[in-house]
Amino acid sequence: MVMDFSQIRRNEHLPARIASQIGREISDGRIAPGEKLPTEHILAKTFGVSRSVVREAIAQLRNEGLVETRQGVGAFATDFEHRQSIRIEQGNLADHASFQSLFQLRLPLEIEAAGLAAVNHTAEDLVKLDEALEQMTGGEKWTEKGVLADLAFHRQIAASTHNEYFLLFLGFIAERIHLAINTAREAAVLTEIVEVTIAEHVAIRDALASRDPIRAREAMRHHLHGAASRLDLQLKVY
Amino acid sequence: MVMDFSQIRRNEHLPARIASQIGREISDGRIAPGEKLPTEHILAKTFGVSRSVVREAIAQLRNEGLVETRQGVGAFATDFEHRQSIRIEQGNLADHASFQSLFQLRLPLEIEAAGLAAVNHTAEDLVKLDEALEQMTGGEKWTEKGVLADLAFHRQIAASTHNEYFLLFLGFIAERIHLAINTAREAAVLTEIVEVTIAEHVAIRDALASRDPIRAREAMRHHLHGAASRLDLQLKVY
DNA sequence: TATTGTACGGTTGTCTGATAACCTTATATG
DNA sequence: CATATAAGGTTATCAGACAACCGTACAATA
Repeated sequence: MVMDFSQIRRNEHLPARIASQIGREISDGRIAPGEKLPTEHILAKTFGVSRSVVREAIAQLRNEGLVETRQGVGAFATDFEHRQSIRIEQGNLADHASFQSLFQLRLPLEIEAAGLAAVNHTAEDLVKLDEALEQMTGGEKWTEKGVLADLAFHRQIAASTHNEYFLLFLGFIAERIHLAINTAREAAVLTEIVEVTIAEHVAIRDALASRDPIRAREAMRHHLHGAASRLDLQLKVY
Repeated sequence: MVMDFSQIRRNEHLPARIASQIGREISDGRIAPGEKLPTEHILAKTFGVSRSVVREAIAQLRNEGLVETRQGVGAFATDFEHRQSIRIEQGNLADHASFQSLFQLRLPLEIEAAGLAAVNHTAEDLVKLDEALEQMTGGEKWTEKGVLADLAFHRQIAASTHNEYFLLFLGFIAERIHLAINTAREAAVLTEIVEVTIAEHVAIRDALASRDPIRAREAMRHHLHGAASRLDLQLKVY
């Protein structure tokens, strides 16, 4: 029996495919920055799709900051310096060096966040922090739920800074890191040293509660360096 | 004659506005994660625009990872675990508090970057750094070109860490900040104290060149706090 | 009863064609 | 020469249609 997979594989979002194709033209420099793209009509003809699809593709590129469109003029390739959003492909973090780099970035942010949270947190913040801590210490020690509680703990610290951007960036970064860890199945390693981890979290919490930014920063630094060494990361430090 | 302002005002880029409006519904939790959005037809009716515009808006949200669409079923708000990107609406930074928050976030990143750059930079990095510095000190002191050189200087420091994420995040943040400053026309204030700023930059450069991370961090911290006070920001510090 | 097949309504995906808004360029006009 | 106007091209938006696909309800079958 012969199956025709080329027919079945026809799917996977037409505009996205065309967008990445045009995007590659730009990234590879075949369309120089500032240069005008072909008109929508021409692109539609070239790819053999309708103008709607081309428009959606271009809209996506514009959203990523790769092109700018001017009504009545055309679409132009921009250079990649001013894009409107940050994006991390999950695949990138499979690489150990890349993962380590992201962790290195997280370090100063978490430390600073701990310091700010120590100063800015409210009573409600502390309650939520304790709830997350509760879930970590509770019965089933390091299940999926425990990992989520760990995430929630750090997220709550970011929220306790009352700085929207710390929450936005740290939430994003921590999420990527935890996801990368999970897919790498390194969580197994963590099971054994869970007591240590919890103790470090408690130390952070206590420093926060006593509104001591210096101690909070130090506790967070200690925790992250511990976590890093457990993950076999070699972070620069001085 | 009655005008319906609840409908979208249509002076510029309709889909982007609708996207951010729907996006806010999701971010603020009025549409719960996993919940289904109204159909495109209904959304089109609600906003008083055509389905094409709604589709482009949803495409944008999907690109940002806030919604997922399934053909024949509908569009769903994703739980923010798989949000693939960070985005900052430029309008948000018009608010002084928000601008200050972003600057506060930038602080620890720049400082850490300075420390890492002091350790990791290569000879070429230093050359590029000096080129940026050259453009700042050159003839026309604080024109648009000078501002760009300032940006390039900080960008080069981020690059000198040889950590892709520092470059990605700091480049992004610094860009937003400089844009916000420019649109607020606060650049005029900077004109007078340009000598101070340049001196601070030189101090950073020298610390970097001598591969002294502690001094580099301190120089960067001093510079940013100086810049902050010039911008009338009140940053938390301890 | 339990499983499978099928028809149906609803939703997103794509196509087509038209009109509006806008920009650039060329031409006419004084 | 400078300015106004017309023309043509391009993107933005609109409207309506059909295709592809999904979930469900219900009938058919074993």
